[in-house]
Amino acid sequence: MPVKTVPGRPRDPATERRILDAALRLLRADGYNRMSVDAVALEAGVSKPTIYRRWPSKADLATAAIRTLQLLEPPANTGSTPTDLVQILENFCRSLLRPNGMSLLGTVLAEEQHTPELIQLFRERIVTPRRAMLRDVLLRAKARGELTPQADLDCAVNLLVGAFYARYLAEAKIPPAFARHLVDILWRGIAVQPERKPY
Amino acid sequence: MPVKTVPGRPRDPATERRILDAALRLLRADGYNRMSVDAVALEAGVSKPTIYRRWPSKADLATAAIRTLQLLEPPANTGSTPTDLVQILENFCRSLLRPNGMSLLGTVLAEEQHTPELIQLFRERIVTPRRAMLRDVLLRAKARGELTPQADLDCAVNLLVGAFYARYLAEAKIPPAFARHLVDILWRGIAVQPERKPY
Amino acid sequence: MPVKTVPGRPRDPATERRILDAALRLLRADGYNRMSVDAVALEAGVSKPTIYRRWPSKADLATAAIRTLQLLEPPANTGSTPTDLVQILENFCRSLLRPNGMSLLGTVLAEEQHTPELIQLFRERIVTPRRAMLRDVLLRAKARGELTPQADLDCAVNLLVGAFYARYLAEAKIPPAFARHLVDILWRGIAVQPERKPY
Amino acid sequence: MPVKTVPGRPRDPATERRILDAALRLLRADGYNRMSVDAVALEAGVSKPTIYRRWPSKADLATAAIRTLQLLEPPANTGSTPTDLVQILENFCRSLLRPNGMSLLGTVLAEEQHTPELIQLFRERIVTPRRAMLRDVLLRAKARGELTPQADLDCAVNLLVGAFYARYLAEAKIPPAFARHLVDILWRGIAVQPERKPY
DNA sequence: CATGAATGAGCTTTCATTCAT
DNA sequence: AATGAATGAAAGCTCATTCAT
Repeated sequence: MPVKTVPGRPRDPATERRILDAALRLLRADGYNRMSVDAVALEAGVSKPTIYRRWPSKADLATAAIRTLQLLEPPANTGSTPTDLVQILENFCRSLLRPNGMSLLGTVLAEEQHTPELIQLFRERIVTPRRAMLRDVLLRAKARGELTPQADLDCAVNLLVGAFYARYLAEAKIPPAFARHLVDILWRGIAVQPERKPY
Repeated sequence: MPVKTVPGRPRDPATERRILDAALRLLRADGYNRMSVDAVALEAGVSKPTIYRRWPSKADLATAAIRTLQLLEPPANTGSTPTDLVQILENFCRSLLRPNGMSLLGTVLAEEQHTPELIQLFRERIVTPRRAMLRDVLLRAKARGELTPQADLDCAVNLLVGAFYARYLAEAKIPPAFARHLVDILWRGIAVQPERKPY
Repeated sequence: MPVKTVPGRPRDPATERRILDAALRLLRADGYNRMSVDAVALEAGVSKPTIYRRWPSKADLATAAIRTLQLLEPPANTGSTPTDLVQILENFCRSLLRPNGMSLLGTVLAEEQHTPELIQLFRERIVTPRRAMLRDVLLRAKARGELTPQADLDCAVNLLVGAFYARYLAEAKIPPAFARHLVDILWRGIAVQPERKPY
Repeated sequence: MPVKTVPGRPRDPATERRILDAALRLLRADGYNRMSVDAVALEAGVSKPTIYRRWPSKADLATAAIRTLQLLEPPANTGSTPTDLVQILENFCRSLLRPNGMSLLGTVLAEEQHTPELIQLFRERIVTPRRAMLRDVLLRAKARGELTPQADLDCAVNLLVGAFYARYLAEAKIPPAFARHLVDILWRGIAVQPERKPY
């Protein structure tokens, strides 16, 4: 009884990866609209039909490329809430300061009307996981009684993450201790105050 | 010939306005790349060379369109610092929630590599003025001794403004009392605390 | 090894039929150029190389599909020449008025320069047999002395068959008694006249 | 008061002609589907946008090309009905025997489902005018009392015109006296018979 | 033998820009 | 100054055909 194999020529497993990598790079470098399937094919070293066989349109290709994104950083857990927050935010900061760090975000926003799948996936793969990490840290803090009862965790997350966007938009560079300064202010705003304990 | 005049047919100043309005609208609706000079000409009711006579390229046209942007809201000054902040932020929020409110921001970010003038002008015309308004409120507060000495005003501005970006990215809608919640947290973080005075 | 067999897996004869049926349907529906081998493969439930293994090119596939065509109607023989003619022509008419009834004819004409095999086979399988049926009826009539000596049978066939093409081209619909009217006129033109016998 | 001129660069009037001529030639030579806008542009010596400025799609271009078709032959009127008919039919025959004489007809038939404008215009420009010429001759004959009362003129036209299609389909060549033979038969079929007068 | 994968060449259409009046 | 016409270069997508299993 021979081993059952799939019929037909098998796909080169590296091809898929190369196409998506190329698409993602060009998406970052050029934005969705400037990214051409031709350029992706050239950079991936395949022909265009090889791409269209896998994804039926350029939008699907871009979507698939964004779907491969994922946060790799493990959640921080040092015991100190502010330190955990700073650590997560500094990872975030590093990703923003990479070349084209903000351009993918720009593209998904700019294409929101024309290609809404992009921002949906960007949310799902990048935005939400990072927010969840921050939120988890804050939830642990709350469980330990470190936060004032009325502290709004979701607002806190928005303040922390958003400050980087705001700063980037204002200046395109971010000073080294930025994350720490943010957390300093925020922590005074949400933590139980009497024992204004330094961390 | 007493009066000095330029020879030839004079330019219609209303034309310029119409072109830039059309360009700005399309820039918001479609993004830089999808915006076509043809479409701008059509919407402005002029021909393409009329545009190219004024701005030598599509990038210059887009740049000029963004240059016309300006914040119209008068700075708040109610006497209460938190109230002033909330007022400015709610204006900001309204502009974000207009149709295509975020898409221009997305476009300038996405085009940062290819057309860096766009983000420069966007900063100059929109981002910086709004930050200045917030900063002024905080400076007044500081002068009145409301803030802790170590409060970093720039960080505070980033926290406030950025929170809206972060929230929009996460959900594309912003709850009504959002600005107030943000200011609540921030104010605890930067104001002199002993007399935790309600505002 | 007494029984002589071909080595290897034998071809499924039903496959051949399915491919040709699909090809013929698409040829009629879309014309030669719009018919894609992909679509044929899909509709036949086979892969493209399965097709290319049997016919070396798209032209050969189309040719083979047309080769399968054949007239199925039995020749008429009622004893009355005009009735026989009308019967054959009404069969013809029905085939023309089927969906895409004329499109295959159009395709073979349109492709005459590029793929001349098509029209050759169409002649051989469809045109000639039907003409032969009409011709046979007329030959029998001649043998019975019904026709004038100088009557040109080939011309008569052209007149009868062609009238349908002309009518279709002019209007795309054919009135019910059309065949009878044609035969009426023709019969007066070729039959021995003195005893203008009604049929 | 200066003479009012149209603004803008005027179109080269020869361009339109050249494009349509090229389109028509390629339509005949290759059929609608094989005809590429690229090839038309090349043959006409213009760029593709020059074509697309005038006709918004390939179908519109082909339609316009067919719309330029017209019968140039003046209607015959020799006094003898059969001679008039023969004359018109021999003109028709000449047009069929030109290179690609039948291919345009084939194309409009083949495209009937996908591009129905083509056959509509072909009818309007070519088919109908020729039929009208034949019909006029027969109407004059009827007015002179040459035809039997019950003669169906439309059927007669179909018989005459169609015979050429049928013949071409059967053999792709047409003998010299074909038209005369057809008229011979038809005339016996529709003319008043007693004085079987030779013409 | 039959399959799914791959390809080079082509398709229609659009765009930013320049020309000629 | 302003127009409509023209263009070279690309874009997204499809096709007939061949390859590798």
